[in-house]
Formats: sequence, structure tokens, C-alpha cells
Amino acid sequence: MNKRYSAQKMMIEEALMRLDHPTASEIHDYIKKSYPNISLGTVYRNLGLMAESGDVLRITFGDAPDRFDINTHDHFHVMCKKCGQVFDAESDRLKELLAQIDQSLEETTGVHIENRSMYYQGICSSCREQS
Amino acid sequence: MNKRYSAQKMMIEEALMRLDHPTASEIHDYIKKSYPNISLGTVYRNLGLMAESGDVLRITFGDAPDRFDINTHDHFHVMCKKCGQVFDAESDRLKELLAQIDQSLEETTGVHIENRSMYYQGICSSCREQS
DNA sequence: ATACATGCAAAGAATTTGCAGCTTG
DNA sequence: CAAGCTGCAAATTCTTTGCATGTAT
Repeated sequence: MNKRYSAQKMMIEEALMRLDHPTASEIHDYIKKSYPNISLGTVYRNLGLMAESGDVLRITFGDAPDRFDINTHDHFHVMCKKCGQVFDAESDRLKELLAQIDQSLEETTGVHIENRSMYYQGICSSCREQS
Repeated sequence: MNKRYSAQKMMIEEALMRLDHPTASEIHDYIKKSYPNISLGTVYRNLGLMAESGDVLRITFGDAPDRFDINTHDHFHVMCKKCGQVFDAESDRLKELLAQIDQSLEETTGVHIENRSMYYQGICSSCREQS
């Protein structure tokens, strides 16, 4: 994955697979259960490297800690404002819309788009039922 | 605007009109030239209130300080990775695409979308020429 | 008057970094 | 062995907050 293997890197990978869009600190907590010595700095360091090399997707939510996703496809994340759960959304229709937005933005601004991050919030169906 | 008028609030409004997508600290620097006593806390406090009441748009760029925009229309912001300039993009076409994304997301995830924030990065035309 | 704002400084939260020592190839 | 890692703790950066004092209505 990066330059060298280490037990810690493998544990971080495993945590990313087990947990659902975890934050660095959630990953840290998870690993600590089996390996209490792991340091939060190491988790951050490796997530940063993995995000840079494209092995992991960093999801940035302005008002909350970053979350990470082993699904590196270009897809949407929608967070429920109430329960905090993060939903993935991926479909051909959305891909098509994304491509059209890129094109429209390049035409309007002259900027050649390289990165996009979009963050949607709302109320999920089960939270809507409760209220 | 908020509950009461204050010289500081008026200065912040003016700074928002003069500066292009400024950060809180840029606004603070700008006002300090004519009114050195203004406190950064006051700038943050008022921007927060104005954003909450919808008088100003908070633009959140994961990896950089928030920026603020007196143009409160639902529009895109594209930042050049090289020079850092922020470009606005607003058109009927984009509005239409946004609406379709909302709809598609609600269908896919069942979440009723309430907020969206999107952050695009790329290289602007003048930076492309230079390299 | 009195509710709200300000300035200041301290506190917070998330993330990064320097460094000495341990590991991997 | 050398290049990379790790844990730890301190440092950074952005933003928020508590509090005593000032001010608009």
C-alpha cells in the first residue's frame, strides 16, 4: 500500500473495512481494543498517505471531523442530520449528472476541474418516521 | 440584520462587500486598518449569526478556513488549486442539474435533502497558461 | 434600565509534526 | 544497514466561549 508494511497499516485497513465511514478517532478506538498501543498520530499519518495515494477516500464535512471510505469510487455521501448516519449514493444517473456539472462549471468559470467534494445533509426515512 | 446595530457589524458588512470571498481573518485584517480595536472573536461571532440568519453564505472548504459570501444565492464555488482564487458559478443549467441531483439522491438513499455544500477545485485558465 | 455586543484571553477540537527509538526489506 | 515507521507529546490552526465591561434601544 505505502512504502512498507507494518502491523499498524494492516490494522487500519481492516478497521476501514469493518467500520462504516469512520473518523480517524473511531479507527483509533477500534484498533485499540486489540492493540492498545496504537497512536492516534499513526492513524492520521497513514490515513493521510492512503488518501493521497488514492487507496482511501477522504470525506470532508465542513463542520465535523473527516471520515474515510475504502470505496474509492466517485460517489455521494449523504448524512442524516438527526442520527448522523452516512449513506452512500452511486448510480449511472448520478455519474451522468456529475459529469454535466463538471462541464458546465468549466464553461462558466474556465477552471479545469480536478477535485470535487459534495456533502449533502437531510433527514433519513427512519428518523422521519419517529417524529 | 441581527438584534442590534453596532459599528462592528456595519464594518463587517462593508468588508464582505469589498473583499472577494474573504475568510474571517481577512475581514478582521481589513477592518483593523480603520478600526484597530476590532476583535477576531467579534468577527467570528457576527459571521456566525449572519450565516445562521441567511444574510451571508458560509463556504466550507475542507482543508482551508471558511470563507464568506454576501451573494446568498445557491451557487457553486470553484477554487483554483494554484492561485487560490475562488470563482462563482451560477446558471439555470446548474440549478437544473442541482435539482436533479437532489431528486436522484432522495430516490437512492431515502434521505430528504435539506442542505448541500459542494466544493470544487481545479486549475484556472490563467494559471494553466503560466505552466 | 436592561438586554445584547464587544474585547480579551483562555479553551476546544481536529490534525500535524519533531524526535528518538524500533522495524522492515 | 538504511529508509521508513511508530509512539509520544508538543505545536498548529481555526473557531468558539466565558466574563467583565460597554452600548443601543
